[in-house]
Amino acid sequence: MITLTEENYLKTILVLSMEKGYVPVHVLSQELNVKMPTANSMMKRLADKELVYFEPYKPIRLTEKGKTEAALILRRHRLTETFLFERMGLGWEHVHSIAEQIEHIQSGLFFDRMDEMLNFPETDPHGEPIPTKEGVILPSSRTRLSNHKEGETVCFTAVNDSSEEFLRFLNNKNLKLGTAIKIESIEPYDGSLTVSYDDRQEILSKMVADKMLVT
Amino acid sequence: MITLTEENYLKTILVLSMEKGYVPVHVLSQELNVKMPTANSMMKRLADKELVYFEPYKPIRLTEKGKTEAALILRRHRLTETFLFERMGLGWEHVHSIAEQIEHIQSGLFFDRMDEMLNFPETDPHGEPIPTKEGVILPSSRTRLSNHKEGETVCFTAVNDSSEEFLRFLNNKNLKLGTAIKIESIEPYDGSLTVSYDDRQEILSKMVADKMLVT
DNA sequence: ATAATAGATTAGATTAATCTAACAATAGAA
DNA sequence: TTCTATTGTTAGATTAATCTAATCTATTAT
Repeated sequence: MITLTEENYLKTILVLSMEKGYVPVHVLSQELNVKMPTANSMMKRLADKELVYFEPYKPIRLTEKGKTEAALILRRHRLTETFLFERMGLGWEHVHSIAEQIEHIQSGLFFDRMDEMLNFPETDPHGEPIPTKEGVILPSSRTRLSNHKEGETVCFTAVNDSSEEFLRFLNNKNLKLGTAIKIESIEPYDGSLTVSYDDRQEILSKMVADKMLVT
Repeated sequence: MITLTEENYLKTILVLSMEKGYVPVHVLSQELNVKMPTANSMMKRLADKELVYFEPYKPIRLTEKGKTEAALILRRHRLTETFLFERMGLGWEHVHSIAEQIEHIQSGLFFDRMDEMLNFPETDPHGEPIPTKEGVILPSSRTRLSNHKEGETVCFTAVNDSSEEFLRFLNNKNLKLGTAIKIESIEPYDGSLTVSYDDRQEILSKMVADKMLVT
């Protein structure tokens, strides 16, 4: 049996290790708002349960079993966020903290029904992939806008930052998911991009281009 | 701060004390599937927090504060049950255990939205009253069918037992909420009733008539 | 190369929620 | 009224999840 708290650790490790494949203890503890010894002793527990690999003074890695468990929690989280947003009309700014709680509900039926009502979505409204029922996270084949070259045309499909401010910024520029964006030029000094879309031209800072995911 | 477990105790005390106004420790512990000493020490905690009145060897009573808190938990429970049933199409047999978990979600917004989507219902689909946002339980003015006399005509508005078997039984007899029932006669020996409704006549045992609430 | 700093671990304490075993009180029956 | 069975309480232990204080390891800068 995995406790609610253990679930939170697993999900956080998964999200934090998406890039590098592992997480140092202090990063995990910071993210979860607990002190390092707390995270440390929890890692021993999760290692006993064969959910993580953990050796003294080395960073944390999920085992296959741990990865699957974590993906299923992430699935419930994103499914719930999508449901709260699309079927209950709650604002994005509220959706996350409620989903953090609902993701721990023990009921396959409940989440299956959500899935059904949402027509088995593959991504959440932010474009983040929803892991499958088997606990597999399909690679979203998305890259950062800032990773592309001059002359390329890409499709804006997701964001990296769900803060209200950022979403408002995108709204102001009329940058919607699905918009085709052409990179006209890149400023070598600060990495800012001149882009065109919908018959308009804008300059986006590197900070912004880092947060925009495209295909 | 009231913990999740404390919430479960409060809600259970409220439900169990609906009739008599108080609950003995052993009844509470049985209902919650914990041993008596566990319930006992929890009562000390709740008494410290001024949520219950509790003196050694005397039964438990809720304080006003405790009653309000408990009613708000019951509100969330019944609102959730109604939502799962009416808006998500889940069966009654599944709805209770999921609502037991969701009732503890910390988010006024979430429950307000449910309330709104359900058009501010006053009772759940079983006819049980949903306490108000202020934590007031409006008396439902319902009585047991078995408390009525020969010749009376009453409206069947709620049940006392949500078991699948009982609901199936009612279904078989075509006894739906809202049905007008006339009591033709009462058998003095075993208390069974001869009733008529929808142009048919049936005999209901006392056991059944105890579980049917009417106005 | 060594000292300073950042990061990780150990030891020991705390609180919530539970248990078992042993003891105490109350109420109903003889 | 006294005994016995039911109900309630105390004491002490356990597990999960957290903390602080002290210590250890590793990396980085001089």
